[in-house]
Amino acid sequence: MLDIKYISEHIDDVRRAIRDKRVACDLDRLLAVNQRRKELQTEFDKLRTESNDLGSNVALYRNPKSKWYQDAIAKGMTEAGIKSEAEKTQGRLGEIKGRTKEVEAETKLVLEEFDRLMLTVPQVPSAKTPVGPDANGNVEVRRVGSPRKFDFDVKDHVQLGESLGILDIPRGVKLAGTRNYVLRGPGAMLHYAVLRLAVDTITSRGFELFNVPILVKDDMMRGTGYYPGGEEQAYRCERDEKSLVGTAEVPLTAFHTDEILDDAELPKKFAAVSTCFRREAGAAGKDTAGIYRIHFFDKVEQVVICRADEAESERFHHEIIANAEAVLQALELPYRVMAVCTGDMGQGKVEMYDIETWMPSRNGYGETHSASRFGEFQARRLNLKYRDGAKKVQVCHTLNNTVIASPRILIPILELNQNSDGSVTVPKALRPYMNGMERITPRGA
RNA sequence: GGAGAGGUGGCUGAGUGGCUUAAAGCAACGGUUUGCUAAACCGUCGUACGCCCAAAAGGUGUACCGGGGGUUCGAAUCCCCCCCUCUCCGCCA
Repeated sequence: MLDIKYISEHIDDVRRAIRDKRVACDLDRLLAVNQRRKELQTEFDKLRTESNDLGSNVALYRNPKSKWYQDAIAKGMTEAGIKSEAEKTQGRLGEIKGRTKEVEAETKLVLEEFDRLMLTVPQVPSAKTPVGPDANGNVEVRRVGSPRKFDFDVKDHVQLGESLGILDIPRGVKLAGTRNYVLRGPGAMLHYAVLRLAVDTITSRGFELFNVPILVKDDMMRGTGYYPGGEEQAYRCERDEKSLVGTAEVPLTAFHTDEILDDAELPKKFAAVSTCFRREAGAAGKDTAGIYRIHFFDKVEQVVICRADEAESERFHHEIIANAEAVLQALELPYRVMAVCTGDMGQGKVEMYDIETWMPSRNGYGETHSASRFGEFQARRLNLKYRDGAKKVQVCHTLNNTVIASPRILIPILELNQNSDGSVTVPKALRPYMNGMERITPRGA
């Protein structure tokens, strides 16, 4: 969410953002509603000022012991005169009350519409962001490592997982329906090894580790920008007005909601590992094979809450991307970094980079990380602020990025480390987390 | 889930219909004093929105005492609904 004052003063920028991001936002209506909102407040304030003034007089008229009353009598006013003055005042107060109720009723409607429209205004993309219609407009920034060339017939992760007895998709479906799976034995160990490597990496880089609620109030989904709009993608528990999060970004970013932080305690660097739930509504038929697009997974997420400073925010953006790359490099996986274009980046984002890791079964790069810079979009919705050096209250900036998400990352790990005999070599970086296991071989073999 | 007690500023805590402009204290910040620290004293000390000002500084108005309704000329205060916290009981990893 942007500041309404900023919006009114940067109409062209906002209009361009609406166009480039292809979001539905009636800016003209918002500006008109805002104008009406101001008029109503001005009238309401005037009514209340008069009402407050006259109201305190009534107390005096009615209290013969008050100084005002005795002064009035001394000046020659009669009790009857004061009484009639009191009645006159109450008559005026009745008129004010009637009009105030009308103004309040309209204000309620206007504010509802104002709030609803404000939630649709997109953040203005950074100058570095490529303009484009959809994922096809994303631009490759750099490429690290190169895809492995095989001299035998490669298996995909589903074949490998089944033959090694570490991934059981049919039973996952039996338990929980499509897009579910079961990891077992060395498969589950590999999954937790990846998460632990990621946790160790991110905490060694100065991020504080959290364990957070993953069923959160809808307010937090709104505050982080997932609602309105993303309700269909989340498992929502209607009777409790709570939702299962699709990422720990939500509770981490919202951790300080409704707080004013001290300048000195920023930046906040948070990380958490959590299970993530996604309905994948509207994705029917897309990425149905294997464990690429699934209803639940575990993810280590990193979040930064920093000052309202563009340069500082950019610096942290680079930092959280570097953190993710460090994990991929430790896992010896080839990847590329993509600058996400305006049409693919989402309403709230100022700048966004995806990291895509090479996946032999897709014969291409698949998205494994997403690093977003939100400016004040989330912080303003969350009422997340800080007091700057001059003691002025400012809205924070927020950013986040994946550290690692598994089992999606197991796709390249399994496929790229497979051997001609069907076994999979465990990446060196993961062995300490797998009781020293160097190779996953078929069950019983 | 049942019963009871509560929710007031960063914190503690007064406040049962109108001199409340939310007391007082603590913490914090600025200053005076001081060889330094401490203490003492003085001052400042909420958020949001509107308006004034070219802007900043500042000024001014309104709202806000868990949330939402109601009574009243007037509500932190009275009434209703909801939420949350604490204590006890029940259930439970």
